Amino acid sequence: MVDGTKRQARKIPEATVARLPIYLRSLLEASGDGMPTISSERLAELSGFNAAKVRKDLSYLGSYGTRGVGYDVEYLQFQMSRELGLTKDWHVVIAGLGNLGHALANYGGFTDRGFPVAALVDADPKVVGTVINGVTVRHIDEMADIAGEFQIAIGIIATPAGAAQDVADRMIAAGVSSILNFAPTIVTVPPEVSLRKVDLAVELQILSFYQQRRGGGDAGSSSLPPETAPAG
Amino acid sequence: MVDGTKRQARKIPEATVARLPIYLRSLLEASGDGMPTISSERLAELSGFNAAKVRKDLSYLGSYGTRGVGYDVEYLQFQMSRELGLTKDWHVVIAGLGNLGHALANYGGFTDRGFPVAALVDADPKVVGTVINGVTVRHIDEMADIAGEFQIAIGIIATPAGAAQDVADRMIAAGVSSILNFAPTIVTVPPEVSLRKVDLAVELQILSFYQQRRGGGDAGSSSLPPETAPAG
DNA sequence: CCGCGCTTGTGAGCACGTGAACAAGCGCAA
DNA sequence: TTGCGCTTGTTCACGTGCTCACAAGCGCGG
Repeated sequence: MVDGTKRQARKIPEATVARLPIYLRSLLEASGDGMPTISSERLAELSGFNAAKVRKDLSYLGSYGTRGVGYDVEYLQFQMSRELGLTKDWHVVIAGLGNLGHALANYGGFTDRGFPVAALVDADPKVVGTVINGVTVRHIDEMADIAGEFQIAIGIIATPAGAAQDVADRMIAAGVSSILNFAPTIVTVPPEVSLRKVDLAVELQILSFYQQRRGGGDAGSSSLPPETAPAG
Repeated sequence: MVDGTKRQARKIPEATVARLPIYLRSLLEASGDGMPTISSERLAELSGFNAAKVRKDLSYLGSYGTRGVGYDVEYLQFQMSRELGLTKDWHVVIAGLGNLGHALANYGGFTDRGFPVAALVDADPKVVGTVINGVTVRHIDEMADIAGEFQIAIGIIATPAGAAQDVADRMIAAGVSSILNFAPTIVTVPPEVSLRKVDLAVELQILSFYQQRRGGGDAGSSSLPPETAPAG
């Protein structure tokens, strides 16, 4: 335990972890405006939460604020990046280059935020060999080589539902240990692998639920909606 | 509190609502296999949750199961669709036809699941007038007309961050009351409007957090990960 | 008709996340 | 140095969601 900085296994609540990237985004915005420090209240405005929640969340990272003043924007930004593991780039591989995969491969937002798309794979021979955004699509059978070659730890699945589980298995076999799944199906992974899922149609269906509750029946009140969706 | 019809003010927890579409998807799969009934345990397998949670969630919809037997797949499917407001199609408008918007417009998954893309809007004159997937892109200034014309209640924002709030305001002014935001920024809406957000880079950053915790520091254990992400 | 096995529906306890409130602590001015 | 205003960090109470466990209830076979 002798170690310069107080290494502590502060376990940060999952809900807080999900908000950290939003705070970071807000801090970038604030630093762009040249503000040296920021209060929890201001940060709450920028990030869309409330001040109490902001303070509590930030306290999990450590006591990086100064009472009476606020948080040093630059320093907090650094600490947060470090905590999120964003001090280095994470190379990602995208599997499946249909509509969605193609768009993701061209999406500049990933590279900008530290997740350069290092490789693309697909099973369709007609797609393999094409170049998208400067990256050549390779066959999914080469997954193991690719993952090793580019040190890839994060994989994105943008295949049709039927192929998703197989692709996930190949990724995991190749050493990928974090997966973001866009396919509208359940993918099972071993416990040491992180999995998050985004289903676009599901989001619409959730909106539909509240939309219907409002329109149908009484025009009174009750049955309020989402906003601050869990995994926004 | 005297109230004639048993007002089904069954208030379904938000967490449950977010799972209903997943159950529905699983039911479609099960009915495709020709099973007449399904147990909570089997449905749990298909949907990736546990049986107790499934039963509790379904109980919010009503007592649609038969003890000793299970749930009638077809009937449950119907009830769930009804509850989610999926007995009719919801026309949606997509604003912003860059990479992501373009992909979403071409994505068949929306129409398949009852959300046909009725209109597309953009602010760029070079994009306005082009046809994507059979739909002509119109200028965002026409939003009010478009929303009325197609009875649009749900809008999707796929613009750059800077334009998102303005687009949201225009949508709301045009009568849209549910919004799905893909732009990486905070959008503020009045309380009677539903808003959900999906930020692709944020998802990767969350994965990065757990990925780093595993790789960095001690190779012991602790600091477990996501899976069953709140808004999957 | 009766008993048995199976599965639902639900109540109770617990963990987690949220919101409000307030003392502690810092900077600054006098 | 002292006092004052401002903002953090934390504590406490509450609400929501989750898990467990089990009685209630249905169908079926004898």
